[in-house]
Amino acid sequence: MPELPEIRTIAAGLDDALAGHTLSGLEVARPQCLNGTPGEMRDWILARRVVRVKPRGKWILFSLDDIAGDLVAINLGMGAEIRLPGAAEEPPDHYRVRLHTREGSGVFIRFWWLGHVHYVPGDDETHPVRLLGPDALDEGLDVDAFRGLLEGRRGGIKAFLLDQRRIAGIGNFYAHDILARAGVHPLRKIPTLGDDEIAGLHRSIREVLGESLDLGGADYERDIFGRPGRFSRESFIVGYREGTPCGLCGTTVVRIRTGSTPGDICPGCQPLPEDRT
Amino acid sequence: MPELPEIRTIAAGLDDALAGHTLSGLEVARPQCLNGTPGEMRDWILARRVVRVKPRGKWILFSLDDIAGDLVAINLGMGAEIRLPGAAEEPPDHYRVRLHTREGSGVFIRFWWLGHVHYVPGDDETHPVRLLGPDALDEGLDVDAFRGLLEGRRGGIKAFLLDQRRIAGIGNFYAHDILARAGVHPLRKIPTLGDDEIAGLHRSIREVLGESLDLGGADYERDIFGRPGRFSRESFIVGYREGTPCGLCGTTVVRIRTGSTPGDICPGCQPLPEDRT
DNA sequence: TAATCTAACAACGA
DNA sequence: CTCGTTGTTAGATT
Repeated sequence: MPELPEIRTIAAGLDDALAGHTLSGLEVARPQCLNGTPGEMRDWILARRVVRVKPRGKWILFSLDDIAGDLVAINLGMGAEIRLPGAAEEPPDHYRVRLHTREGSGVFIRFWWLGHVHYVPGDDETHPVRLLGPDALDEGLDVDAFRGLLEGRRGGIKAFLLDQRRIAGIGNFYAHDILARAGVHPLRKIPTLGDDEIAGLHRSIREVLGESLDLGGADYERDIFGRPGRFSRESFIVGYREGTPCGLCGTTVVRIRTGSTPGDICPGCQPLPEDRT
Repeated sequence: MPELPEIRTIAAGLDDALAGHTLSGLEVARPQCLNGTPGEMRDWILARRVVRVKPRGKWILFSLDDIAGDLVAINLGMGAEIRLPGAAEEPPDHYRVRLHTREGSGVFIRFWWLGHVHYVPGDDETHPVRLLGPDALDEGLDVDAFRGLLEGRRGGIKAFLLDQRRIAGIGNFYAHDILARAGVHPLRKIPTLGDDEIAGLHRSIREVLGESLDLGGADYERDIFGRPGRFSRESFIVGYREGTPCGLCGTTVVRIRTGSTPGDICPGCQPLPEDRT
């Protein structure tokens, strides 16, 4: 479940290693994760130079030369290993997709569950990566811009935060504490949020994701060299603490269902004026 | 609530009267029913020739010359008067939209509730009239084509029949008896329908709409000269007969809610194996 | 632990 | 009786 901090860490590593390289090989042990046949994929992307590798929400984007906007877009789904072994190192065993460059690098990807390697032509305006909202840590996303994103929305705040078309990069793992630090219940309807709560959410997003990013991402994920992140869920105040005291007020954390995802909340810090717990 | 039979009757009358005419005037007492300002509308459509007037589902389409696919699209919403008074006749009083032609004809439209007069450029691929399914009485819509439309659909059959993007021209008024004649409960899920039931629905659509069309449409609607149709709801076997015996089997007709629309059914003819009445 | 896309459906607005 | 948008849920994805 790599989210923005992990994706940024991985993409930065890939950019360091691959920017300027030319793709020379693609091997696929699981064709369903592509959006074309392996043969089509090779026609589309091989012999092309990787201009840059950049993170975008939960996606890793390789920009290709020759045609503006052409991308290789990687989504790690609900968890994946993505490795770039050093020259002296043994390549991993059970890859699902392997990408080689003429310069001798190899990217090995093993999806745990539901991941994709897509080719996105520059003129494809409908691919999910074209519909992403602003990155949750985008420099330009100040509190006013964030308030603007919420404008006119009527649904629950957690569904909004997880909707990649609204704001990109937040998944369930970090959502718990983003909401808890702001003292906002996940089921609060957006129009009921006060300016202070909106500012609190904006600050929480930057704090929670920023702290993890500074530590190289969550400790259950690894960078492209296999090194784990140093952000531990121990630092959460409610996330994955069901049945234990809230890190802020001591009230016992409870797990509720919010839409399709489970969510841990502190009933003390995150009251729901409207109705249920 | 004009549906396919009434729309075909009206469109045929307008085509007889206006095909070849050139639009010369547009007056609007209710600008909200346009998809542009009255001034824009005039720029778009005046001085242009009406090539043909054709029915399409519940829409009346004026094809304009000069640019292929350019249309004036009229939707009568939940009921409207649309009149083309004879030369000697007094024009109606309370129009909402009035359209004149250089040749001296005038079309007067009074929307009762939620109707539209839209300009649809030929390159607009997203306007509702571009997304319509095949006309319910389309010559080419044989039983195999109809079965093809149902393929892959999982929802209730009535929601399908009323969805203009699937099949165009059926509204709630005729839907009751289309379902009843085929002995199909409105909430039946499409994948549970047998081949015989699909064939029955196909036949019912043609019978019910065809009978009304042959009679000039429903008797509560009028043609462009103000003459009422001759199709009476008295001939329905279940539609608008709540509390009275089904015209086929004598079981008392009941009104149920099916999704967002009310629907009369015969519990005898239209059992629902799955669950509720 | 965790993601995204589609279809169907309800609620609301116009 | 209309049509459209939004939000919500359920199902599927290999």
